[in-house]
Amino acid sequence: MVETKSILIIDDHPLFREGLKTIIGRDPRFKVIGEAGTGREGLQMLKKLKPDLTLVDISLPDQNGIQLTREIRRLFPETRVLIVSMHSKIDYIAEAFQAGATGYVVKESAAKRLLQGLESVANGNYFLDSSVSHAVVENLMKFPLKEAKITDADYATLTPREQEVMRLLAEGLSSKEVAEKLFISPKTVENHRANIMNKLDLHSAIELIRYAAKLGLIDVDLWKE
Amino acid sequence: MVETKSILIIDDHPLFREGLKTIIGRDPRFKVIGEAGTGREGLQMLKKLKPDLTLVDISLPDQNGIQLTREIRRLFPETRVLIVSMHSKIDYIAEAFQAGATGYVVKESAAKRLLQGLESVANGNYFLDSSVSHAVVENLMKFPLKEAKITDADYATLTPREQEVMRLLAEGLSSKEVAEKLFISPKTVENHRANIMNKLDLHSAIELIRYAAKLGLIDVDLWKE
DNA sequence: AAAACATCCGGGACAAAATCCCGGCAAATA
DNA sequence: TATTTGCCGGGATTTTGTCCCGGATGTTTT
Repeated sequence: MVETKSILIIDDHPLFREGLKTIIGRDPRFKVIGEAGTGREGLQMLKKLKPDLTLVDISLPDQNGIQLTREIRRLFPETRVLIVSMHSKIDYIAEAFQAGATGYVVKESAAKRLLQGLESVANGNYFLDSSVSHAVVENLMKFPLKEAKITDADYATLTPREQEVMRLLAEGLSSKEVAEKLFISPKTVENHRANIMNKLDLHSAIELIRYAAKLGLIDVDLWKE
Repeated sequence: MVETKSILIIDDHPLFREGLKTIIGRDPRFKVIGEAGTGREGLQMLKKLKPDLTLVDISLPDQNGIQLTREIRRLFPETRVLIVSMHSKIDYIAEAFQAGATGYVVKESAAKRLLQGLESVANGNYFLDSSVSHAVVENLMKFPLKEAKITDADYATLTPREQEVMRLLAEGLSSKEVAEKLFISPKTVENHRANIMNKLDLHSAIELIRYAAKLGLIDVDLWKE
């Protein structure tokens, strides 16, 4: 039996909403019954419309899409959430699923992928856009929805502290800046960094950044904007 | 006399392109005759299609939308460019018009505004989305196309040699490696780098990389694979 | 309980590099 | 010819990174 699923769109870009509506409108299995430009507005419409699915943009003007997802799941557990995001950074993905999202689609994706996602989510399956890097997906699979740790074989040999330092270094902070942030001596940071680079067989600052980018530790796409 | 204007869309988000097509398709004055997901692809289609108008997303995977605009204006001066952007920061707007754009619309805008923009641009008028703040507009008027310069304008002040050095540095080469590659002393490279960072107002190695990434000088996407 | 281990912290000595300032040379320009 | 601009590189100083070391703490093993 085929039932058309009702959908609410929460995204602050009207032009983008239009695109989503058009694509979804072509598929008879789904029907957009409402749209909202802010989180607050979205919650109001959820209360009124009780859609089967909700499409949530991860970046909204009044609140974080992740936060909103959490709230939606709490207030309207019968509604499934599919996150639409600009980013494929592992943090976001992990957080999204932790917050209770059932699907995650990147905005760069094609229309077909969005519909696949909607279908999966409508059926209660988890969906993760295949355009996100393999490394990210593998990691998510290894630690399903719990601790979305990065699990590169070598990266795993880093101690928690080292991972923390590496994250900050990869963001572009200098040793001194990291030291100030963690309230430790620059010397200590430098030692951590030396250990990190030794364990991961890296030999320059930029290699470290590339490594972090590959793991999804940082989102280089943000640089381009 | 009413003539339908042909339009090419260059945006890397298929979902968003779909929205633009839908909205434009509703208006008989315009017709979308092609779409591209990257700058390079866009230029190829421009050559083939010779559209009256080109819609350019400011953030593209392979190069900066501003840069692309500049190129379009140079190669196809008869085509008018309307920038579509996520941002309403003054920097981008100023740059866009400097680069030769005839219009600037923010993605947050409604469909109606986009069509207004297209109409203005089609008639050769400049169009600036009224949703951008007054302060921004005022500033633009105060410093018309001069002091509001940023990225590319600054990059252009680099001498050929400096640009060459910058490219190599951005790829992650150390001063010494660059020196070996160019058969000059490491000292010279360091001096070049100092000049570069001074001219571009950069203060660390990673800022230089980010800058290069933004300009499309290097391709950070390669790191993710 | 004692020993072994891992983690985090940071110092000392040294090497590497960045930074600031300097001037020379060649080509283009006024 | 005189001036400017780009390119090159040295010298002195400061900053940063590298390598090796040991102490403090907490956990695991024996």
